[in-house]
Amino acid sequence: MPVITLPDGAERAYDHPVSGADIAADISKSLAKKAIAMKVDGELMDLDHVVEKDAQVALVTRDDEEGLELIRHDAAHLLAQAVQALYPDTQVTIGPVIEDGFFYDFARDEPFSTEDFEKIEQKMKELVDADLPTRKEVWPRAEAIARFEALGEHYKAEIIRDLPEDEEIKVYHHGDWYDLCRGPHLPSTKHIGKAFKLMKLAGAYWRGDHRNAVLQRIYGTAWANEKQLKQYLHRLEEAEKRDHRKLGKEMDLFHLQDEAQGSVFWHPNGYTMWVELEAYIRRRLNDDGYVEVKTPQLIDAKLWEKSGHWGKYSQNMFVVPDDVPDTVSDGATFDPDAKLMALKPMNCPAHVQIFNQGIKSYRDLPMRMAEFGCCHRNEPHGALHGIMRVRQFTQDDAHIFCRWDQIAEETKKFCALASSVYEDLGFEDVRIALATRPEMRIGTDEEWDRMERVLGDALTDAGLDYEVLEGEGAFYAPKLEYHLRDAIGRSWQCGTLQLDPLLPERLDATFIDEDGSKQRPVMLHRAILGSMERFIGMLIENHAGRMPLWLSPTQAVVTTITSDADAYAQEVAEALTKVGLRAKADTRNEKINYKVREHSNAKVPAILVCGGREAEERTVSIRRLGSKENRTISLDQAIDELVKEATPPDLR
RNA sequence: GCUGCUGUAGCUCAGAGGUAGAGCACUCCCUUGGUAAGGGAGAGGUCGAGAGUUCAAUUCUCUCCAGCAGCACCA
Repeated sequence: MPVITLPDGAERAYDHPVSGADIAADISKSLAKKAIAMKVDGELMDLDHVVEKDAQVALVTRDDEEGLELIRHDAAHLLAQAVQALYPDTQVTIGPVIEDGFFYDFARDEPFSTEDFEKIEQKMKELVDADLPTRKEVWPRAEAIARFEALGEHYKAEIIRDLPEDEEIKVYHHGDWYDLCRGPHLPSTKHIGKAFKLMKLAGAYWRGDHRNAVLQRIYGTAWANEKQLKQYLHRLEEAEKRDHRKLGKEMDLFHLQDEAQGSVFWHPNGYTMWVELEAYIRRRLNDDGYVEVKTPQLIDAKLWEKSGHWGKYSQNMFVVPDDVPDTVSDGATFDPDAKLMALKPMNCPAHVQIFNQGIKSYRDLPMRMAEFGCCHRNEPHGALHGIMRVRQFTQDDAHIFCRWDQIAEETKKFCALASSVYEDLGFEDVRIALATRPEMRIGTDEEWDRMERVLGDALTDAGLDYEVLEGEGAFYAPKLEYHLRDAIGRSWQCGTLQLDPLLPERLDATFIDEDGSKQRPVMLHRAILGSMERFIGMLIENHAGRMPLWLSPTQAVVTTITSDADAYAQEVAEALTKVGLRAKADTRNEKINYKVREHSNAKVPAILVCGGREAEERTVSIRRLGSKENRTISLDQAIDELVKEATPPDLR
């Protein structure tokens, strides 16, 4: 005889087993209508699940966060059902809930087209209107496999075969159609509602493995109501407006072209941002005890062989024969025996070379060696993305050579610096991950325990939350990853800290310890911005192009109302330039409206308008980007204000 | 690299089997206007590259290249 405890603490005793629907009906009519599932002792269940023992029960409605997930999950099933109704030759596979929606992967010989979406959505809506009830069955394993195989659903059969032996094989029926699923599901298709939309079509490998068949993935979004759906679509539109590729063009920051695919042409505006950012991070590194170096771009393949990169990554390196090519014919031919050089894909082996010059003492450690290192990696073509993922990039790279007992301290120091930099640069949504031992690895479990613990503890000591990415570490050591989000919600790795005992070993780095013995240092590979290119992309998107004054390519434009004030405007612009501000005078024969609009669109943070009055009084009318107001203040005051704001955050 | 889509003026895009159009930007002229587009004129394109079908291709077909979305990859 179950006693049901509700979330508010109220208890209801029943003299018979009760379903969620019964409990809801018991509480109120409206709840009976709204409830779509329930939680029993914290576990999500179908609403018709029967509770036989005492339990904590919470009813889930479509307005709950969990309710929304269930809607999306059901929408995925609905999509599969609609697709199979329209295209019977299609096999279903998996269809999980993802952020803001869901997808479903289908196997079908003929490709889908986004033009099919309308038809599929129509069918989905018909199925919602049909209000097909949900019914769960548990099938014996062998029977389930046989039945799905008989239907030609080989992927489903494979999924069942791979389920753990003790797992119940649950099959959910929505009317005549059914699908293997762990559930729970809404009571009927009506509850899904119609606030969904199919979004995009893409190929995806079965089980995420590129050696497997490519399935056709349909992405959709689903919400509790139309209003939420509209808001979401609007959010996407807004996000598009802050896309760094679009803003890069509009603000004349950089461009990309076919002849240098994956490498950035930085225009004066964009490079100004680069220079400011680089200067900033250089100061931060200096203050934290780093020394800066510069190492070669082209390095003999022999060194890459020694470091181990050649064996693992030569496919992704740009290799150049050290030979004068024969260009008599159209192409260029090289001596097949020519020595091979490679454009460096990373800086670490070169840094070890510097470390290895002379004899190092324990007194030299920790040695923090930084380089704005320009690296080349031959990335897969499909991976390239604006300036976020490129083939030539510059890292704010550094390697810390230290003793094992210094790792914790150095990691803590790094975490503090990274947090401070992200804060200075205006990033709030920073996720930290600890990537732990992968399946293929070297070293003993004890060593991995120790390394993972050192990094985890350093984060905890620094008061930082982090998630664990199981098995995502490098094959020789775990690493920390700092992920920032772009405008469309995509996550990019920027900062990283990686423990590396292997490379010093391979390249024979040593130091003389206190007791006079020769020891191996350990290396910490670390970056905060990651790649300058990617980070500037993130900055652009994070600020929607409205950069803080210190990073703005043009900080102020001085513009005139009539040509009478031209001379004064020139004088103002010169005064601003003289104190180090990036200012321009705009004395074109255009109306003030036109000029204000143009400079606002170009995202110039400050427009200083000068007319006859200002010239006479030696004032400026200052208008800040994003504000419709303007203030008339003295030139001195304006300069003062702008200079203060243009000071980089670390120098304030 | 894989799947699907796209490629027309500097930018955003329209168009059609008979060798191209708009708006903005650009150049020149008029306009001296107080805070988000004043008016007029002009210039600008081998329609991504190559091959094929056709009397005729930028339009149809194929191959390649690049971009976009996702997947895989990311030392």
